[in-house]
Amino acid sequence: MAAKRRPTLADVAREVGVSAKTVSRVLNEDGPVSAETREQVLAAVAKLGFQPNLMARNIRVGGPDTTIGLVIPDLANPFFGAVARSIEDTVRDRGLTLLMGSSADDPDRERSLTDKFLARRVSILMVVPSVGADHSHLKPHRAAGLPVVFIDRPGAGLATDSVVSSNRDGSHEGVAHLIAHGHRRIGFIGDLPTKLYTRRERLAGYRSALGDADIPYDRSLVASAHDQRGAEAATSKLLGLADPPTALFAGNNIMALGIVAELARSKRKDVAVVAFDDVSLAEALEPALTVVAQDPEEIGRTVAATALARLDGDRSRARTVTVPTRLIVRGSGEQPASGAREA
Amino acid sequence: MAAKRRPTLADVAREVGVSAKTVSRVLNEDGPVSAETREQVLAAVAKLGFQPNLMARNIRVGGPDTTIGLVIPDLANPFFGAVARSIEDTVRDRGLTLLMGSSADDPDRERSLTDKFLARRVSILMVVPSVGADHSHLKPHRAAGLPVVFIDRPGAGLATDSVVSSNRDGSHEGVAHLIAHGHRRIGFIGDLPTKLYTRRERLAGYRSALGDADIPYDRSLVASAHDQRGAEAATSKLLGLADPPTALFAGNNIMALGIVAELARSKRKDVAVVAFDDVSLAEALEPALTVVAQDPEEIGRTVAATALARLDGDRSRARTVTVPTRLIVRGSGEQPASGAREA
DNA sequence: CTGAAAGCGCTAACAG
DNA sequence: CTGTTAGCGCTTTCAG
Repeated sequence: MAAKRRPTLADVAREVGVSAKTVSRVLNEDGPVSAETREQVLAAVAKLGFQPNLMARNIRVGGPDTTIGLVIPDLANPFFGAVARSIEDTVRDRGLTLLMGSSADDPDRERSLTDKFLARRVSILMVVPSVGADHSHLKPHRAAGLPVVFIDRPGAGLATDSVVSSNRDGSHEGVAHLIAHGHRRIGFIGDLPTKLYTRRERLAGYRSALGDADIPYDRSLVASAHDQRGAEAATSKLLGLADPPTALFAGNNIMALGIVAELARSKRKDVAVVAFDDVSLAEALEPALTVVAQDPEEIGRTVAATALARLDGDRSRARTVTVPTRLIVRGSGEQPASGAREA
Repeated sequence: MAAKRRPTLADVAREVGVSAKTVSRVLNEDGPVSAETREQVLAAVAKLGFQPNLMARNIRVGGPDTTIGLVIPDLANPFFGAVARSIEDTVRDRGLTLLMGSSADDPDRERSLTDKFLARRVSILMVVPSVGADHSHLKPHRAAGLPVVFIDRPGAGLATDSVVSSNRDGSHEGVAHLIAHGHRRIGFIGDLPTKLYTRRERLAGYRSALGDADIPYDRSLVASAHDQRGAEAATSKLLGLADPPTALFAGNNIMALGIVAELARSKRKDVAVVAFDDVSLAEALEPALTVVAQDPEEIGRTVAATALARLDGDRSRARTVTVPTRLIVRGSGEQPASGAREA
């Protein structure tokens, strides 16, 4: 019942009647060891169920640990889940392990996570930066060789690599699609806070598409929400306007869920919709949901590849990689622009 | 450009002109320290940007590390993402950090992950066990006090806590719902491998519901798939049968996506559907998707609470907690059971 | 091919 | 209130 001490190198050495260093040699395929000793050591390791203490090893070796610190806003958001999986797939064969945490887009939680990760001497730090977070405290670490990569948004106060989607162009393309189908009153529902990089970029794309078509920007057509419920309310609010939109553009996947759910609930098939970021079942909706698809797998791969290159000594200038989005036309952007038929 | 050595306790001590232990005392609020020394130390810490090396600390203190090892099949699966988030939310205030990895349901990858986690002396191990994985190697660790909790499925070769959904009852309820609406030929599309615990349990619930209604079990109505595409193919296969099903039961969220997508593609509104596990946009489909909803948040909370209780010394017998599912009727289970109208 | 000693960064256990 | 010594589990360094 008292927690038994886990066996150590010394225990194994004692068992075989050899020195700790010899055991270490066998385990790390370091210096030369006679075949016989080797077998005995391996047998003892198996018998005692010995597992080397990685932390002790790391302490002594001194280098960074074989872990990667990854901070994302929400482990349950499918977009970030897909990015995380892609990162893991890319770093797996390097033997790196993921230390993960969700920040809930709160700078304090983000900081607390990155501090913990740094205290564990992660070999790489990957962060989806929260609005309001300052990253200048990472400067010395970057300078000391720690690869830091920002995901989905650029970070503040630190010049380092980042990987983002083509938010502005993608959004522009999506809104232009609506315009091409005759819509002139197009609502935008974005997430919060409004200072969020992706929100701002996507709104900029929305505005530039309107501008290209000489459609005046109408602030009253822009709404915001924190979550799906909020997006539903925002949808309902926009459609209740005196001069309501005939089309809606969703600023991200969660906003898309809210818009689609609310339109379904109120049986409004006459409202065109385009969403930024793909969602599952988009093709099964009626009409099927047209989206500006992001490429989370490619984002994850790029993040991981960039970080690994840095780890391998790449000292080139910090760069921002933009991963292209792709308009997937499925029908929902082509609803008649004839306005609401009936409430 | 040469990676500067990170400052250590000794560096801080030297800077202030005090001993290492004193610095340690300040940082850990250990013994008493004069206010003055305290300020000086804190200043030096800030100046040097010192961050204590958690691994070194842990080595010395000897106890388990403040990390939790979590193995799930796929970081990108929303169900497991939700479970992971809930776990994290529950353990956060205990200062525990998540070490995560996806096994892809491969026993070897699972083993490699758990071995890594053990080598890092995680304080808790949480695993969604893969089919074919044996966990007897964890026995000594469990015996030595390491809490091990299986998630979503029981593990093999180790008596320990597990948290699962009420698969059999939930599935029974979902199928009974279809039967109540007149369906007698009900297809089952489950995931692979067929030996998967959740698959078996849900199939058992399906069979028992059929049995209760004196509907004979027809093997040809049971299909399997690995992923959404496969589920689409399986759907199409079942509907192409000479005597096709009038209703389909999805064995999990991914199968549900495939079934719904295929029915939408082939414009088959006459097929009733009930899915095990909720999916986003379920209520926006036409008809809205009736599901047997799991409760990933509650699963995560229970997993975390169980593990923490063990960590706090709970030595009671290993238990299996079943988290109830809930039938959410939205309409898709009530399609007319009049058979296929037309191919 | 193998071992002894020293030390990674930190804290426990005693001193003072 | 503070410092010293020892040692966590491992590897480096240097001798055998």
